[in-house]
Amino acid sequence: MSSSADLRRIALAEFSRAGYSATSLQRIAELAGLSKSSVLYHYASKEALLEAAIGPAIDRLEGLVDGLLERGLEALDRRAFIVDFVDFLLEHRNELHIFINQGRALVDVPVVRRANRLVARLAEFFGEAASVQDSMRFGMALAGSAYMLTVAETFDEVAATRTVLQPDETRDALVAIMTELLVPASVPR
Amino acid sequence: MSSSADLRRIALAEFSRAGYSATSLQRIAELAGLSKSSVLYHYASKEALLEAAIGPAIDRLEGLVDGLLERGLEALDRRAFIVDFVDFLLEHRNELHIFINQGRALVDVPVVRRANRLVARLAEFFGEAASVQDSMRFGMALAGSAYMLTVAETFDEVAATRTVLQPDETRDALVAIMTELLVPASVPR
DNA sequence: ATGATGCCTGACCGATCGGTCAGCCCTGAC
DNA sequence: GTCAGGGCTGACCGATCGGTCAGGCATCAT
Repeated sequence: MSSSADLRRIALAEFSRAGYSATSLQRIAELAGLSKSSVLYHYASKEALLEAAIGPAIDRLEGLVDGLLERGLEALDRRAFIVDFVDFLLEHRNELHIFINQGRALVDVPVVRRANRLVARLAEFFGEAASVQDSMRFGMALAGSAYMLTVAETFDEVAATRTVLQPDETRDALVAIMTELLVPASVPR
Repeated sequence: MSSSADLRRIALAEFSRAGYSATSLQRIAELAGLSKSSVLYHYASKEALLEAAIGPAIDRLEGLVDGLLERGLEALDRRAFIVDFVDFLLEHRNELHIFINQGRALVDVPVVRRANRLVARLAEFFGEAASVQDSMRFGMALAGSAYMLTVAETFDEVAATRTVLQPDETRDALVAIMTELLVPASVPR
């Protein structure tokens, strides 16, 4: 029941859903059942709250990228990587959506710049051996996942007849699609 | 040199890049070399400016969707559709990025609700004959394209060594990737 | 009892937000 | 000449923004 952790979770969800600049500290405070002053007691500024909300996920992504670049593209077991990567995306979908789709608006926030650079390094990594098309494949897989894992929640409200995706079903579908995008046809699936 | 059209173009670019709520009328006015009052002379409100900026693209998308649903999935020449669709995405990348990635934040704007419903109809259309996986394929193709066509501009600044994509190269790559995502393997490519 | 500390609050600040309004300037019709 | 209307403007409005500050209220060690 830590207020600090509550605020971090609430801010993460709201920054992802409504956007960073469209989310006021007042609103976060109301959702947490606190006053705006309390929010600023736990976090020195709105930007500090953003850093706390998405920082851990970006740290984890950084470790993942460093591991990849150390070992190189040839040594990569692409299918094993995709399973791990999809689990990362599922767990940090809100953070992903923030730095992917608000990345341009938040370039002056250090943690977002760091995230952008990581994505660029990943895209280069997947594209280095072949054409830029492979970089695009990775970018589309990443941004497509971010969209499906967050915006899609709203979809079921819009398209009310649609069956709600089960978590496992989402995971399996994501693994299958990303395999098509990132594993060359020459590698057996 | 219509001020009205200038404002529409500038607003479209800024709403896409920085986000709707992060873009002030004051900023749009400065970029257009006008006063804020002039912006509100041409468009009754900020929301009206958004409608004018993305409305035409959504009208065109609506026509495209209506045509698809009339003819049905069986009669669809998927490869021809993809080429047309990619050209639509290329031309309206900023509008796309707005209603795809700010769609949740702007649900109370009528034109955005309309766009969301169109996307949901398209996803259902592609998923009806098979599993929800095909809906996800379409959603990822759409959102992935929106990302690569807009955010990717910033990428070349981040990853300065990367070769800038040529327009034709972008188009060809997008067609190739979307074909992989949306054309079943049973159909010859 | 007293003081220190952690958590929280309302009052308040200057800046900026979207939007209103009265009026200026120019051009073209009469 | 004058009137109408389109394009544009600065002054101004209430509301909300992120952020500061002094202080209230528990809990706990001394």
